[in-house]
Amino acid sequence: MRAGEKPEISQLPLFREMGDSDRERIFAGSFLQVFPPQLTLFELGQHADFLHVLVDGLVELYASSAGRDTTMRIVEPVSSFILAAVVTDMPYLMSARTLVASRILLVPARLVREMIRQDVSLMEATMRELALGYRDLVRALTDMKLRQSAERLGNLILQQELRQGGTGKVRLRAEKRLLASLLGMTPENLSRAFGVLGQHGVEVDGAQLKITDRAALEAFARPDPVKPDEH
Amino acid sequence: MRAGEKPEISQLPLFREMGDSDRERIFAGSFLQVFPPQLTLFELGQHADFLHVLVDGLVELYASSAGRDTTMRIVEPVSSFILAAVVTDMPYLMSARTLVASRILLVPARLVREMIRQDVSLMEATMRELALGYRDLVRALTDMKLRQSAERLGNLILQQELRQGGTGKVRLRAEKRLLASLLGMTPENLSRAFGVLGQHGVEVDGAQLKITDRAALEAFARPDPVKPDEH
DNA sequence: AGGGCTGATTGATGTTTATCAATCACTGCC
DNA sequence: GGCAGTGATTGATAAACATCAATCAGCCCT
Repeated sequence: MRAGEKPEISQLPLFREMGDSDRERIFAGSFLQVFPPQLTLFELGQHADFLHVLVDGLVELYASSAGRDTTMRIVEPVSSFILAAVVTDMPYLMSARTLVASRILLVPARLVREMIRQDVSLMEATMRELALGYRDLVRALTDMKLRQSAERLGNLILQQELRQGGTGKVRLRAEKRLLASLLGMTPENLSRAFGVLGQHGVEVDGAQLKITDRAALEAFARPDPVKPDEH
Repeated sequence: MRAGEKPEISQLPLFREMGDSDRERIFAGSFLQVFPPQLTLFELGQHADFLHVLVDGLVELYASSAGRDTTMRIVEPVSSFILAAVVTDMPYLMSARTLVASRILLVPARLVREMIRQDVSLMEATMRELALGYRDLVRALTDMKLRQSAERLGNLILQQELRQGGTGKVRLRAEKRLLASLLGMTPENLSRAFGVLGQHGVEVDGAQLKITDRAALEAFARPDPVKPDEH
């Protein structure tokens, strides 16, 4: 592991509060691997052998069933993923692939479970991480059930704008086809949804968006009264 | 609290492994309340003051946004709900109402958090409960994103049949309008979905269903390769 | 037994979304 | 610069789903 990244991983909410020596044991038992773009890291149904921590790059979690597939989450560095499968020692419910070249810390699932039992702070952080993830999914599910596609896009834009500093400008990091899949629609419909939002306070120029009329956008997208949790 | 129900609550995965005296402290600080049917227990956006344990009756968790609303989960006894909001000390993301007269144990959220910090077994059980809940939601979200309505119904029938003993017969406990909302469709479309399944191995007689051709039903509904977790 | 309620079903129609096909815009490459 | 390749967009059509309206079946009344 390089000098620069250990502190960054150590600052993750998941590992931040635990004992230093326990954290060292986790690092010592893990592998930092480099993966090329478009590589499948694991597939749905496999047994969960590693907790993954994306150190650098970009990863897509997706699920497939009945031929179709859909992206469940876009993982940005630095963050861990598929904690729930590791904790429960059960098969993955999602597949993962790199979108770009990525460096990933692989922590053996057995080691994670062992250290959780040993270090209460780690257990508490795990519990909290799972609770926050649970709430994210509740939001995602209600979004999918209650809003139609252009409204979902509007809400995503509002959230991104907040996360990107509240300047009224939003830059889309992911390809639009990926964004479409995340929002549960086709790329064609995403295009049209952007068109719709053009009449509700959003200006689109490629991957660069501008909110020109927040009130109009909010009236259209009706964001949740409860704002997304801070992780 | 009556004599008969304490053991039942104590057998909940959440409380089963913890220390007896800690469990007693939780019970001592909680209230067992009786609620009439159709009563709203709490609403989305409120601060989470209590962990709820449904002892007897039936409760609906639902979310609403933009005028519309949708049921997120039907809670059957004996089980706890709304654990994630309690753990994170954040506002509810769902509302809850009784469907029938219900008895519910209300455990003050502060007390839950305090006892979690004190009793590692309780923390571990909480962690596990959240991880399993997380996985349930992943399944629900992929189901919603990847399958169309009749397929979702088919899968629900297959799951229910398993849970009800694998005899090929399924009895629907909830009203169909509620089932429709849980599946993210209108009651009208649920009716039509039953009609569709009639040609794929399902026989419908009111709330009593029979799977007459499991292979056909599975071919149509394409159940997940990973079976629902045991809780 | 008759009337009124509630939930389920059925049919007709409209909206939303997906699919199919074509074109456009951009990038990298030789 | 020209040209393939990829992703985004646009238009036409079809499928899935919602909505609206009407009817039906069961149930509780008194």
